[in-house]
Amino acid sequence: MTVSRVFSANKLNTVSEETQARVLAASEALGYSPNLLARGLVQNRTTTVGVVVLELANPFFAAIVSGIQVACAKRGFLTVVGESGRDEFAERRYIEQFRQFRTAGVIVSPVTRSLAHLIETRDGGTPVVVLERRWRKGDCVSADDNLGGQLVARHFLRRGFRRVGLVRQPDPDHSAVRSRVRGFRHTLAASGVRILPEWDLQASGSSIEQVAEVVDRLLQAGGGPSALFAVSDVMAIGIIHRLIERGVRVPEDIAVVGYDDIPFAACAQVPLTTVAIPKQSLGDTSVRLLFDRIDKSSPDAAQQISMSPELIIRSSSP
Amino acid sequence: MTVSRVFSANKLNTVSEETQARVLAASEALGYSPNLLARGLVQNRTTTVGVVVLELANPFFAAIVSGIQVACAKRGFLTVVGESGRDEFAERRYIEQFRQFRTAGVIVSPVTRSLAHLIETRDGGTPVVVLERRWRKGDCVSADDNLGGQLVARHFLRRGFRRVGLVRQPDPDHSAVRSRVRGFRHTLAASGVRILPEWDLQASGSSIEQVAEVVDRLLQAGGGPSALFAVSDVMAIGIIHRLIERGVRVPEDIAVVGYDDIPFAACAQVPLTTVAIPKQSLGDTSVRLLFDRIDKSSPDAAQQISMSPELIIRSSSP
DNA sequence: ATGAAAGCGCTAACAC
DNA sequence: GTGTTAGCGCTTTCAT
Repeated sequence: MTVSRVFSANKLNTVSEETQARVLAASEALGYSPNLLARGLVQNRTTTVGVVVLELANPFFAAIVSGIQVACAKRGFLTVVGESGRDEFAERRYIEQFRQFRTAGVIVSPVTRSLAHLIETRDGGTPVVVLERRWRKGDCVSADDNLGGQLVARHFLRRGFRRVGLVRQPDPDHSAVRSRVRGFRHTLAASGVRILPEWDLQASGSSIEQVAEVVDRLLQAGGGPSALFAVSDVMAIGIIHRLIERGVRVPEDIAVVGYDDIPFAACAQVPLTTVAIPKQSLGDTSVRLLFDRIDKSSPDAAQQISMSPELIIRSSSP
Repeated sequence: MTVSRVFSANKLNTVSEETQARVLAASEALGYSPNLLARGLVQNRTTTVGVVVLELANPFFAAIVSGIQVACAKRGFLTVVGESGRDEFAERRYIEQFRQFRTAGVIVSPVTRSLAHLIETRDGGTPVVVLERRWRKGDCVSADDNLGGQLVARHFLRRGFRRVGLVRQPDPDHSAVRSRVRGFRHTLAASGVRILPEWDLQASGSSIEQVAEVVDRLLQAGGGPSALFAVSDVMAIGIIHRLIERGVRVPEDIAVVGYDDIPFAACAQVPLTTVAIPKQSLGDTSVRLLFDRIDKSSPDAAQQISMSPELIIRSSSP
């Protein structure tokens, strides 16, 4: 019992200096350290946080997960990760498995529009923070994607581009992207610029090949737009690559703007104009919100945190 | 007890079809699922794997971690991650914390040359696989970095470059990089090409700014080399970026070769010649080795797996 | 300031 | 094929 008190260094733990020293000495000598599973079993909670993102290898999420991991480590918590690959059942499976391990909380960048399963999780007693999406019914941290889309649109308008195209991912339910597109489209429309249906392009994914296919489609249709907004840097970089391969000059023939400001945006074939979002802060802040719940179990009002994006102008759309 | 048998679906678990169905129905109705902490406590092992890498946000490690995570998920295991940030004490801390949680095994890309602490871990009963490093005394998975360095050197020689420079990271103990450099240097030397000390450059890190500083140093010294080998793509891409900013043409004035073949290498400002290493396979294979240990506790001989790198020639050094 | 008793939810080992 | 017993290592509660 005394040993337990020494190792759970919290609040009213009355152990004399001397015994404490003796316990620590003995632990050192014996190589003892507390069994966190046993502790977790009795407290019905572990010092771990579960994280589910769409793709771990995506530099955007990699940066966020890194931020989360570091913030958790600072509080002595371990980080368990799962990559949903945009499969909602995979996402559910990870969350369920986290619960079976009694992670203290869960941070999720959700696949589906509906967040009903997260409400269940939270009502089941596991704090939940949603990443990169607004969530009226709970804590969430996201960049203001609507504003981000607007920034791009205003940039195009300022430069006089009126023949504008859009390249999206196949995420009908990824509302972050929806917001970007909405802000973009709306601001253009307010100035009388409409995106022609044949310039409203949908890639089957964000890989170099999948994006190349979209570019080919556009060029075969005779090209047309003078400016292109790709909803992520990963796509924009692939697009520029293919355009140049096909002899189209960027930005002289077509300007391209991306989104995210991943580390390589500045070093792309043509340095990429993009919307920067504070990835590290997204990670940090999501952890902060989560621990607000974990530490005090008081049911405060849900916090919706929205971070400001920033347009970074580089050569791809000067 | 019967419930336990149903949920631990292994080997000789004799439960009649009918009871099994009844148990599952009841569990469904009650929302029951086994408490993995309790199971872990009694078995003294959980269905989790711990991973420590140098940097999570680095695309090279992001790809590997993604591979590991997917391979673990396939076997129903969760993945716990830690980012050491090249701090050996951080690495040790994560490994110790993993042990306290009884992860079934550990995959580490180690910071230090000495792997003594990993031997301790393994002798303490936790299987260990070392990533991106050879480890005579245990299981390891790495690319053949010496060969990779040779490939670059041979490429330079074939192209007639004899004024050759090298840009390294500040990893005195990162033996993967050491092997690359050794293979590179040795092959050049065999053809009478020596790297001048003033062209043997050391960046203080691999960020864009840190690499830019090295390029500036080189140019202020009057430039010189006709070809540059950077020990990672991340650095090579930053180097090319700065060279172009400074009005130096790549590859006309200086050819640049990187290492890793990260996804953006092909889309760099000048598409990057590099050495591809099979990142996904590194992740997969490390998990396979780990489970070889986890599944059969038979103390087989250690496996040293070395994967072949491949030179990918793009425009930066045609 | 320290200790004793009980129990967290599970599985190993052994009945039946 | 199913049930019983014991115990994994810790914390909670209550006693001293």
